[in-house]
Amino acid sequence: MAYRETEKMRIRKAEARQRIVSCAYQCVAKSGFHSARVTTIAAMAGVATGTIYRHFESKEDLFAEIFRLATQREVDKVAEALSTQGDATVRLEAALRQFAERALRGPVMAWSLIAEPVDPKVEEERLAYRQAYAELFEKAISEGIEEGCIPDQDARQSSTCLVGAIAESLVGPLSPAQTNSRAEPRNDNYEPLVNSILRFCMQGLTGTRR
Amino acid sequence: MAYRETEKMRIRKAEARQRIVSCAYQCVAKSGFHSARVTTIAAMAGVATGTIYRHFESKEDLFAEIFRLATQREVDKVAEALSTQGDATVRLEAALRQFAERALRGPVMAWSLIAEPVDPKVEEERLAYRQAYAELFEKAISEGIEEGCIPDQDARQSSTCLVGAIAESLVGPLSPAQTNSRAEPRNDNYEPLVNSILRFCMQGLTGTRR
DNA sequence: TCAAATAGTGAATCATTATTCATTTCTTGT
DNA sequence: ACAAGAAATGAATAATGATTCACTATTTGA
Repeated sequence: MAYRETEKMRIRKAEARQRIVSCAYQCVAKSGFHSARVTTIAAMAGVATGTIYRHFESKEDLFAEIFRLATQREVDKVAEALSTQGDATVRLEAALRQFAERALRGPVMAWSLIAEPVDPKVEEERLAYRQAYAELFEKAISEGIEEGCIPDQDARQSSTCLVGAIAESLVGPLSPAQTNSRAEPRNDNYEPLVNSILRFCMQGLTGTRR
Repeated sequence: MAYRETEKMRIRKAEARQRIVSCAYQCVAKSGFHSARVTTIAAMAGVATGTIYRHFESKEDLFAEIFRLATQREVDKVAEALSTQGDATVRLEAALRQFAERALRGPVMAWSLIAEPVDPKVEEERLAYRQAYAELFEKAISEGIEEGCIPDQDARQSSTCLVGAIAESLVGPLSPAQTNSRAEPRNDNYEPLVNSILRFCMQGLTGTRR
């Protein structure tokens, strides 16, 4: 004699939640966390503003989830590249290339993940994200040191330098100002830029001229 | 038969302006542009809120000036280090050390200058700032290439990697979260960190193991 | 001391957004 | 078809902070 949550409703709610997440993701990918508005996301997802708050405690919570999601994708790709065949330098180079190319293809999101200032809860996710990268690269560098293809060094510190060198190389030329004033289809040739960055990174790592 | 701006007044106004600039600078150095409030700055400077607007068109304009000021200091120091004796690698290393050490001593301001998102007018200043660095380092690298102590490469791109590697190395460990939870007197020993970063950078540049 | 002109003031205004909550609409089992 | 819940709504609220502007105070030269 009353309403009882049924499978159908569970699914419908899950779909709404998914739609909200997806639209929030798009908003962030388009112009960063700072300019993503709750009302805009709601409109995009075809729900009322208040509905967002039935699925998430707050904007921060929603954004933390978006961040986690975006992050996971990137980290997975890098981990994948790192787990292929070859010695550590080869695998590291492949991973760095993956990292750089993906960031170049989605510069706004890349910037948001790397450098945009965010609320505490989101910043917490970022810490985990940096950690994840640092650990992945650090592990590969350490393996390289053991293998002997990379000279002894502070693996964690070098890992940080790698991320920094790449990030700066992307954040600069692909900052909003640069990105906006560009033709629609993003089919630039990234090869030279990426190669140039990678040479610097690999030399920094190995101390050997490429 | 009327008020006419006199030397005395000119000086007094200049002093007030100077006080505003100085307090704004302190606020930004303490917690970044984003959390620097016009009202706080006014209170600190001992003037009314409205007075700020007799000296500056807007908050953006004030901040642009602060940015320019802070930037000039840094660029000058680096330029100074680059203009000493020695071959290009020696001079570059000295300049990078200067850059890193100064940033480590003022991590919040360094972060604001390098990575904090800011309003358009301030962002414009940042462009000039990046440009100034890029040009300084690029020039030194090009000289090194001519001298023969640095192998041929895209000098501008390498310059970007240098800035990125250093910046990331600092932004991470010295982000607000890290910085806040530290004992008062900032007399840490930066040597190992800086040396580690510099090795990576110089190797990236020269492709030669240090 | 006076009048003209400028400088300084800070409470009020305006703009922007996240969040709430009273109300409406939908679901469910009988 | 009904009543009990649950979900959805979105206009109203609240909080924040830059900016304004009507007013007061100060300075100046006569």
